[in-house]
Amino acid sequence: MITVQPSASREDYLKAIYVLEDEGQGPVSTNALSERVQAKPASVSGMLKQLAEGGWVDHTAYRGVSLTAAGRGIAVDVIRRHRLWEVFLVDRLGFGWDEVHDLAEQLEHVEHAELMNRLDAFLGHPAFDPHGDPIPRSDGTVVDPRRLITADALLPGQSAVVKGVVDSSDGFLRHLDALGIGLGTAFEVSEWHGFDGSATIAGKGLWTAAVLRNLYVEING
Amino acid sequence: MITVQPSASREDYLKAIYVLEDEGQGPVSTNALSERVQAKPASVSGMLKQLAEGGWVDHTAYRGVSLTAAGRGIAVDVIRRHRLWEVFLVDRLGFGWDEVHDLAEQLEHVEHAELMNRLDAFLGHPAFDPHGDPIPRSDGTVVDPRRLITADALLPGQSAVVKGVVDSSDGFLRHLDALGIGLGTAFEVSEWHGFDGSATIAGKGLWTAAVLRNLYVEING
DNA sequence: TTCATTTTTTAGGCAGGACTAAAAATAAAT
DNA sequence: ATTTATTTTTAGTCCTGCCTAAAAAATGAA
Repeated sequence: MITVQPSASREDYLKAIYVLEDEGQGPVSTNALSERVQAKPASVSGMLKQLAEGGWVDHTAYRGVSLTAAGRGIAVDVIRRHRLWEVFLVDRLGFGWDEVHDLAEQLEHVEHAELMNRLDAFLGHPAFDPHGDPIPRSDGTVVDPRRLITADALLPGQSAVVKGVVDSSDGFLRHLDALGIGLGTAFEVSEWHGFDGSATIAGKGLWTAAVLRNLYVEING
Repeated sequence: MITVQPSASREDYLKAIYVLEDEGQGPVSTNALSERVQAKPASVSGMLKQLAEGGWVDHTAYRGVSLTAAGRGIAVDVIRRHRLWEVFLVDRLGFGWDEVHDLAEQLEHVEHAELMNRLDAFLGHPAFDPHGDPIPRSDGTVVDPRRLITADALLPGQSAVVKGVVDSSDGFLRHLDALGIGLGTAFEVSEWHGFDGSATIAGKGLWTAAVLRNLYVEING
């Protein structure tokens, strides 16, 4: 089989492997991948064979999979496309940050050499997407100079600004909307409640542990 | 087979049938369709069976195919999506009118209920695409109040404005660019040359018959 | 009407990408 | 160490869209 261009489906797999490789360490298991791409492990096995033949991944049977340089390049580009589209959808079309994921999943597979560079310029070369994730540059580098921690690591009296989310599921994002929390929201921890991990936030009431550990923040100063 | 949602491929077929039905009159032949969608007649036959089963077309063997109301609705919507994306690509991203067709072919198949309405609003509810073709409304109506004729029907001394093109192939569009002709170009026919159908255009030199019969214009006044 | 030509359909395949069921390899537990 | 449980892979199907080759229907000419 001579496959020159990864199909949409293959791009999805490469992206998924990239993310999972980033989260955990070491090669990615077939099971984890199957969960991520919403396919049965058997289907994943088949796809991995293709990806290995295409030179996009290294795969040893029963030992997990990892990206080659070529595969990583494609994965990063797919992520770049995804995040640029998200910026467009939220900043220009006025979608909520909880509404754009599925749409961007479709748009990211549109094939065109020049399109993303033009969209990037049109959007003003944004560095981060609507969820606070860094947007890879066209040369494949991913730059994120921020020093982010999760909000559950803040000390009482510290103030911080929300810069991203750990969990970017629709449900969590809508919950944040309901609480009035978004990117750029500044706050100060008044008091921790050790019993359930929640904290009182100055002027904003109580935030639960589940919320706090899913917020990426930058400490003020 | 129970098919609720037309696939990208089926949408392409419905769009092609719509266009061909518009051009010629009466049902569309398998051959004409096969040419249009770049597939063999045998493949078209198979697809027509599917489309008929889905209730999108009426198809009698050897008698050609025509759209049902449902099929026409989808075809018009695909065209709407295609043309709105073209406006975006040309007006906002700065692509040339000869560069956007293939890209719009991909974008038109992105499935999302709200997307096109938002894009439409973002673009200021444009009535025409970069080639001068009318953009269907979201209710499925196609409104074009213009009285367009092709430029080869102008009389000497008449002045007119270019409003569209009959042939929107890349090659013709680039040729128009080279001649300095675009939508909105105003001109006046000085003299016809019966021998080859060309005409002298006041201040703009000679335009050939091939150019003139592929320009839609509105007469001034 | 009959023959030749064109158009369309049927029949049989192939590739991609998913599935289920079953086998094989690894990991865990006794 | 041997059995048990889990993970992963193989084997065999299916569906979608395309293909080619061949058969059948329609059309046009003689």
